[in-house]
Amino acid sequence: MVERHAGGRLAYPAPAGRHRRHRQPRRRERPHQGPALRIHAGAGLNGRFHTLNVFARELLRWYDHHGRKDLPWQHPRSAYRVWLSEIMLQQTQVVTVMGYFQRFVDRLPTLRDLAEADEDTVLALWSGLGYYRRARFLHQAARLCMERHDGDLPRDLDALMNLPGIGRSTAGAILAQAHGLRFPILDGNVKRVLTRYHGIAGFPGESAIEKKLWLHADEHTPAKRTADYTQAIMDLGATVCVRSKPACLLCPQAATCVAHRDGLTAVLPTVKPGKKVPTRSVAMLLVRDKRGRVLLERRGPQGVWSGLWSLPEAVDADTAPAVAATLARVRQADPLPAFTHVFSHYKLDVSPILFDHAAPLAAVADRADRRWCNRDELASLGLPAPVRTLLDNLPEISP
DNA sequence: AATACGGGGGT
DNA sequence: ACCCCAGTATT
Repeated sequence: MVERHAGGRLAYPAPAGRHRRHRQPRRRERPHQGPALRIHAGAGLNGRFHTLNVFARELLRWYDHHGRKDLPWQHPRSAYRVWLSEIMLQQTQVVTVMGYFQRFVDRLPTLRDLAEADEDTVLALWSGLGYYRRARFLHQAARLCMERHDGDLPRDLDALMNLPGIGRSTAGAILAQAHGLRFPILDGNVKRVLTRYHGIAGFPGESAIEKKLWLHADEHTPAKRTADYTQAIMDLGATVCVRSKPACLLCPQAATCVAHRDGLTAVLPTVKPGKKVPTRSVAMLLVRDKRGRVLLERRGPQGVWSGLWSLPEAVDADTAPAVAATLARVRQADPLPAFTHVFSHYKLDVSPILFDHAAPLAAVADRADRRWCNRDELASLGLPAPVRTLLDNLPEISP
């Protein structure tokens, strides 16, 4: 069960690898982490004492056994290659990206090469990956780096985010993966891991929730091995903490995960709220005669339930008696329990009203789109499901 | 076939 | 805080 999109980063399981003996990705000299580290050190103990929080420690231990350390953009690792991979991975699975990535860097090995290439070349290299707008952003950003940053990607969060196609998460990934700087990321995988781990309900796309998640993401991000940690949490989300049926038995965080403890993995993260569908209301008229027959109307060719047999309607309960009076001689109006029917594009609040002991009007019954129906006849008619339910549950004729 | 969705940009 | 993008994976 592989996540879609970025979630599919780890499209296949980590190599079972005993003798894969990857050297730990040899990160280059960790750059001098002046300001960036200091800014973030306040969030936790990480910066100050060089200790790993429990979350990071367990995750890194897991990563050492199960994480991927041989992705093409990890060797050699450069800001340009990490950036390119992050952009490609935003929309495509790892397996697919690998081929494109290699072809891309073979043809355009440096940021300068990218900047100097024409757009057609870039798009040709991107061809097949989809989301071509991102290729254009990539290209534009490379040119901006030539202008603004001496031909390098900046090492500054804001400067990165000011480049097209780079948001906060991608900027964090670049700083963390390429430079080992302590910046958090928060992509779909990480959101899923953190909402479960902390038991955070609410749609993660909502700003208040997202804010919380960024705080957690930051608090877990260690100052040591930040690059590995970043890769690890994405891998965990992609291979273990997957959307449906997560492999909690294999999860290094299971012992402290709130969702696992409380059995909430199926409901976290909270699904995107359906866009608020408009609500309409209608009164449905159950006009019933002494013999228990109910007056039905065939609905018109337009709109919902077109062509089905249904009940006469009024805009609301107040106008229902007047409408009923045009259909039959009615004596009493008894409201029945209202209910809501949900369509794909709107909700319908239905107020059924029973007009018992109605006497048919000759002129009304005599039409092709109206008929008095007894119970047996209902079975053979096409009725909207809620209307059928309503008719099936009708009370007996009142005395 | 319909549906849901990431991460970013624009308003 | 809202929509839009333009693809893919899932149902």
